[in-house]
Amino acid sequence: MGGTLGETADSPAEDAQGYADDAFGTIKESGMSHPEQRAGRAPGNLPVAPTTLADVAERAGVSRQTVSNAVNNPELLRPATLRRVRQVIAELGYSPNRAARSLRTRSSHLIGLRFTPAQESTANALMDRFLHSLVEATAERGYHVLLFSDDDTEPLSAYDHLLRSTAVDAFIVTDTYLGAPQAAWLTGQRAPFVAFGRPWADPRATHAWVDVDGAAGAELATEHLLDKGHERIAWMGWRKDSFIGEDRRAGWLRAMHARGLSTTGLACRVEDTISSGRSASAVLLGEARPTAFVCASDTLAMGAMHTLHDRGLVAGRDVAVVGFDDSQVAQVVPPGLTSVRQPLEDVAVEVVRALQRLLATPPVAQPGVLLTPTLAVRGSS
Amino acid sequence: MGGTLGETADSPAEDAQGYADDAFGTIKESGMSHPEQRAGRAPGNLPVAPTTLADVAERAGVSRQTVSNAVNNPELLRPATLRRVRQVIAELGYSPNRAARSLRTRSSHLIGLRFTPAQESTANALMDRFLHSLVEATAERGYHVLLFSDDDTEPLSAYDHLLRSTAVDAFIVTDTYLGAPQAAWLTGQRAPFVAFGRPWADPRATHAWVDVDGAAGAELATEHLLDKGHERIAWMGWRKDSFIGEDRRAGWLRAMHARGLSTTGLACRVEDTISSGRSASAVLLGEARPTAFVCASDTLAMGAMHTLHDRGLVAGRDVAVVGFDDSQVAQVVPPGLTSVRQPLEDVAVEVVRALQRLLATPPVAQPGVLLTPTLAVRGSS
DNA sequence: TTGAAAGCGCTAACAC
DNA sequence: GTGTTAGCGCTTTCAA
Repeated sequence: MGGTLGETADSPAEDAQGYADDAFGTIKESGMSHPEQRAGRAPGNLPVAPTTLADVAERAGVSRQTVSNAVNNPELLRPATLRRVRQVIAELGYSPNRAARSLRTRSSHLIGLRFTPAQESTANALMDRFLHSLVEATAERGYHVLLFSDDDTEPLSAYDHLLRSTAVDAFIVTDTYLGAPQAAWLTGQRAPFVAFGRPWADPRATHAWVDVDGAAGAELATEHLLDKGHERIAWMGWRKDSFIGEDRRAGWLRAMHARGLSTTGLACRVEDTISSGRSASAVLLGEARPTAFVCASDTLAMGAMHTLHDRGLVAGRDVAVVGFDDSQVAQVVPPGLTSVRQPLEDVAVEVVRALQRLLATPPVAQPGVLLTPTLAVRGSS
Repeated sequence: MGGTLGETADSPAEDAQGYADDAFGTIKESGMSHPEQRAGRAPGNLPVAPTTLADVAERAGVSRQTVSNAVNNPELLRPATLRRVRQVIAELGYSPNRAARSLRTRSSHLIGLRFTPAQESTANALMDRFLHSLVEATAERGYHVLLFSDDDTEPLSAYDHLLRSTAVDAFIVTDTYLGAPQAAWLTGQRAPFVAFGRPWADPRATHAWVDVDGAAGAELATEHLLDKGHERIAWMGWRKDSFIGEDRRAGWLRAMHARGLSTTGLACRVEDTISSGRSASAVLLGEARPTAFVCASDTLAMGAMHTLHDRGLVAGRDVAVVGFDDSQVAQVVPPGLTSVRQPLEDVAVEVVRALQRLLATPPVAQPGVLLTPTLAVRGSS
């Protein structure tokens, strides 16, 4: 903070006054009209009330309309006028009031995203990476991300409120697992949204979506191990009712069968927890004697790492392990966990692109987008 | 999605029409006034235009103001009227338009947070947990979290825009490291904000803040090891210019000195990366021969885990390791990394509480809040 | 090209 | 208690 704070610091009470209703009222009523003041500069050189369109118009000697046009339709202005107006906008630090603009245009430029935390004791932290990319991608188009959580028991009520109060222009939905009602409900409400995840349960769904090819990822992982000389490669996946899990599993199968290798007894389906992965890998190791594991998640892969640790085995040397999601855990655990990496940055970009098309007038119909993951190779293979 | 999607699904193009300007224009111009229609129900039973205050007023046979009061000052209404209005609000699914309300009240009920992603190849994912708690805590008070990132080169311009466009009521600042300009700048702008992190660099700063007592955390970790019988406990921390790092280090020193133990040669200060932690721990192990490590972060602790792995040593059995932050990595790495856990849920609650006081009229001055972390004990100690 | 008028949906202030 | 009036700051007609 370089010591500059002391000079301008005040009590918190005073800090906030500038934005309290009282302060605004006082300013308006005292009928100040001097440009320097009206532009929101108090004697102390601190902004008091944000600059408005009218301030800019007055100072530039044009009508409010012209200022609005300078911002939204600059091509309508004569170059000289545009330059002058822009000059004043810069001088005054004018930025259009979002509430007023939203009210008028019926568009908040806000995108709603239900934010659920990563499970504790799990290796999943996709959201973090995705969210950041999303924030960046939306910012480029002048949108912001609004986070919300479930209000209460009713899982859709938060969406409903946001929609009814026109707080957001659209949603991004990340729950596309079996039985998740969001996509269907939003479709029914005719609310614009883009899903991260295919509409597994209803192939007839026509909403916009972006997803990562899990089968291709697992195939990539399996081929990597095959190329390393492994033949007995086990699969640790999720329960059968998980579409995503079955999709990834199909990739493993495909790669194995392509080399004419048997997969009998080499697969298991368990819950996505460390302990499930730990016990399942122990069982597999005892029975099918695989030399490598491909897992549906880093969490399961870490379960396998636990088993190796228990037995004094070393990942990568004695048994190879490959995970899925390239979590931070995969990146920092010794000796490094090879893992399938989802291109979340690209997903975010595609999601925003889809959003853009959806919110265009008229909206543009669009197919789903399927992206291909990569493999981050580390010490465990 | 339970098969309900097909019945109501339409092309994306039509989905979004309901919220496009064109559609709205058409509706208004056709002068519909029948309550069922005006309330936003198209024949297909799908909302078309959100219900407004006027719709509710008309249907309830009261003035718009009365409806507004029913929502914001229910105690002003006669019970019978209130009941009737509320009934209609429920029937019509009315939710006040946020843009209109913001424009009028000069309050968006949005809290801005600059969202930076966790570093790759680092064990830090505090943000994820904190953010979720924050979303929940703000929701309880009717606020939402708006995420943004740096526009470009100028680190403050994003704050500036949001402020000038009155897009947010306040900010939450998480960068309080040495030289971070946010807090000082916001104070200068008289913008309401609460910091997660003490104003280390300027003790005279009077803004609201919430922080976790890092020294107490390190002390807790060190005492835990001392209780286990360790005496040669090494410290791996950050560079000296990190206030947070020095604070945590002080906790280690305090605990060691309290037992009359020497700390000479037992500490190092390095960058917060796996490889730094790895090499530093290797050096310490060779020279000072510690039996345990207390680290300023899980990242450094994982560096130590790498060193143990390299030497065929087992964490917890041969050498104890304790990290800081209780990241997912600490939770899933075998055999489990003991780590200091920050009470982020409580931090979020306190931050929102501070925000509330800040945005009250008049704002309430408040001191900083310092919370105490806990220790999550696992296999590594 | 620029300007004037209207109104988005809501709430503060004041009348009744 | 309830209704009336006005206006938050902006953009969208439409006229000049």
